Amino acid sequence: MQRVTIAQVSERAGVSTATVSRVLSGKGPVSAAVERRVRRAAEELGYQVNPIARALRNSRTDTVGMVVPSISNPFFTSLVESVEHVLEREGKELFLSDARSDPAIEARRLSSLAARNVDGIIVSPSHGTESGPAVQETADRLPLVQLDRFVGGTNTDWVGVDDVAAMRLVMDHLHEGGARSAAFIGSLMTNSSTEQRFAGFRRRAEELGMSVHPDQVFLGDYSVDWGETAAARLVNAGNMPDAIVCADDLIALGVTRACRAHGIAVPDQVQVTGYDNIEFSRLGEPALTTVDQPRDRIAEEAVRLLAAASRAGDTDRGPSARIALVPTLVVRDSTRAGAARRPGR
Amino acid sequence: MQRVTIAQVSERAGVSTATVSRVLSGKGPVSAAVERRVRRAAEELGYQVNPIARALRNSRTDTVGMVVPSISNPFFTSLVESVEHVLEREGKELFLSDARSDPAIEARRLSSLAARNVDGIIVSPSHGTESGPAVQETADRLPLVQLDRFVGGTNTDWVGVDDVAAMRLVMDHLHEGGARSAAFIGSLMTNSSTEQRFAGFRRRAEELGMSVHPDQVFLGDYSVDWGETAAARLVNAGNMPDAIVCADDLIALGVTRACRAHGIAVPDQVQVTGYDNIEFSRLGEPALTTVDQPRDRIAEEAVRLLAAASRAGDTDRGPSARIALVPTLVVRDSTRAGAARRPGR
DNA sequence: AACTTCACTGCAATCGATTACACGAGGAGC
DNA sequence: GCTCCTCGTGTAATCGATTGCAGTGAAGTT
Repeated sequence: MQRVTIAQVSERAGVSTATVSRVLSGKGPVSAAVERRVRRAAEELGYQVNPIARALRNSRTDTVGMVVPSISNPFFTSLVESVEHVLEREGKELFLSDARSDPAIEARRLSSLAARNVDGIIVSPSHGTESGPAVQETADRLPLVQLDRFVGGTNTDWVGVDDVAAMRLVMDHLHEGGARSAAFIGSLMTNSSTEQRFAGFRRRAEELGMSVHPDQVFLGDYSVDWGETAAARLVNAGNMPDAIVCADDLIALGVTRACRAHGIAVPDQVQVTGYDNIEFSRLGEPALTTVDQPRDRIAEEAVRLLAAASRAGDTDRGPSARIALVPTLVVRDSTRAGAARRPGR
Repeated sequence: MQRVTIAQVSERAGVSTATVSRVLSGKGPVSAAVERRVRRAAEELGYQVNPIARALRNSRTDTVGMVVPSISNPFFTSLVESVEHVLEREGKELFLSDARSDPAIEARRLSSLAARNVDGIIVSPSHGTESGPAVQETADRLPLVQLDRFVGGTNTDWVGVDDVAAMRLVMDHLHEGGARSAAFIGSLMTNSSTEQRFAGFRRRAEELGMSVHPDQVFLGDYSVDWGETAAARLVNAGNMPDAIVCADDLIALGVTRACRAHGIAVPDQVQVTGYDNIEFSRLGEPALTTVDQPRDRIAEEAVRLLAAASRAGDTDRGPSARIALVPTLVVRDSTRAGAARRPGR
């Protein structure tokens, strides 16, 4: 299949390629008669610009790259969806890469996206420190925004939620439900999400006078399996806290599952909370109380920042923006106040 | 940030750009001394080829496009993951698009990918008929493989599983567990998955002498909500079948959830089966008996077909390949034979 | 000594779109 | 009638890598 080039259109319309380009891009003065002829010819031939040739000439691709730690984590896929919707409105396309939670793969993805001349990159860094060099290096080359997670040692824009504030909501809610002691289950402290959430958890627990036993902080990874494992350990240790606070919904789903298996009633014997409000969080047994992140807003801000950075060019790398949006608490049945408030389901 | 071009490398090495290109691509004869100099220069400058310039010249991008109906459906995301892994081995990159189950969006995605000169496209069509024109048109332009689902009126390669055989496994298993009547919950008959699965269901039910009440076939969409809704209708109608066969796991999760809400015991009062073996299927209450699709194999075959089509070029569009892989039944606790076989979890 | 042959290497065209610059025609101003 | 704009259009350079063709010199042949 031979593609239609601008030269063929120009020939058919009896003008030069320059004129065709001017008509189609709307720049430059063109007489009405010629404009009509060109549009006609382009229409008839079914002409489509070749984005590759254009990109070579303009070094703009109308493409944004996105790198997430794991595409199988529903939170990230819904974030990707939100970003895609926003980009579509701008007429840009999304190049998605999965880093498989490995900073080395992540670095390769980033450099490959940069080489492909994407106009900007949105990345949720896999690792709290090791992702640093690659992210910074990429950010030096082109507009880059970090999403949700944040990696140390970098100086780029960031959009996410205020994890500490979120944890305050969670802890206040648990406290209100009668909890006076709590355990925390998160991932190893290799990313900002867990760090921030744990910090917020710890601080508010202290302020509320809730006890946190040092043995009841479990760090593994963001997965259902890890939630089950950690909860099982908690059960076997025999000293159940009043509440289990999880760093994400997958972990929380594992926890409630383990509780069910061990005959521990949620929320009567132990309250459980998640984080992210993924689709499946409401399907747990019981449905999870969790923290909702305003994903659409996050996506919107991220795209806005990218666009701003593109316009600014390399000239003024001002101080980077850090936008923390406000999360909300979604109360369901895995916490006591929730169960009391909404009897039934 | 100024990018390093082949001209800068050639200058530093004191040779022409042609020679640099030959060294770096490994084609053409080059003396050992020059080769060393060039490699050194490239190394020192941190040269990276510009994929865009290369693509313009070669019309190859080492990029594959993939279009799925919904990125939030875990089945498709894990399929995407599998495809990505396979492509990585080939040194190709994946361009992922979400069609949001809308043939119009899908058509735009396809044409945009084609315009971007991807080397091939893997698509799981959103709609059983309406996706046809766009898919066929794209397939006429470049190598294309349909995955999992198949759209009528097209003549392209396809890789998926034998849905009819899968349903035979499901029905035999249910029958063995004592089921003598069954309901079916799927999506509207707008894609091959549901069609094939329903056909297999119906045929085997007949062969086994299981009754299928016409009112107990529910078609909506692939979602948990629809599963809940349909199951609720079944309950309210008051005439519960021995088994509920679902066209995918999301629906089945909705069904088991509705059963729980209505106090109907699974599998004692009604057996339930899913399809796809998504991660969450084992987390249902009870864990779902489902059909596992060999995703890695599917991905592998798809990439292999694409590569073959690329090599063949436009010259010989032979008859298209249709590769149906063999699915397996994963027995868990939502069916009686399963519960009996594996007491406990 | 004259002629091939072959291994290297460079020149320049090419992919397709964009755009700075140049040019010609027509109109305004004096 | 002459200069000076302005408008509309074409010419050609450009983006960066690849590659067909041709040229050079050295080695091998007769």
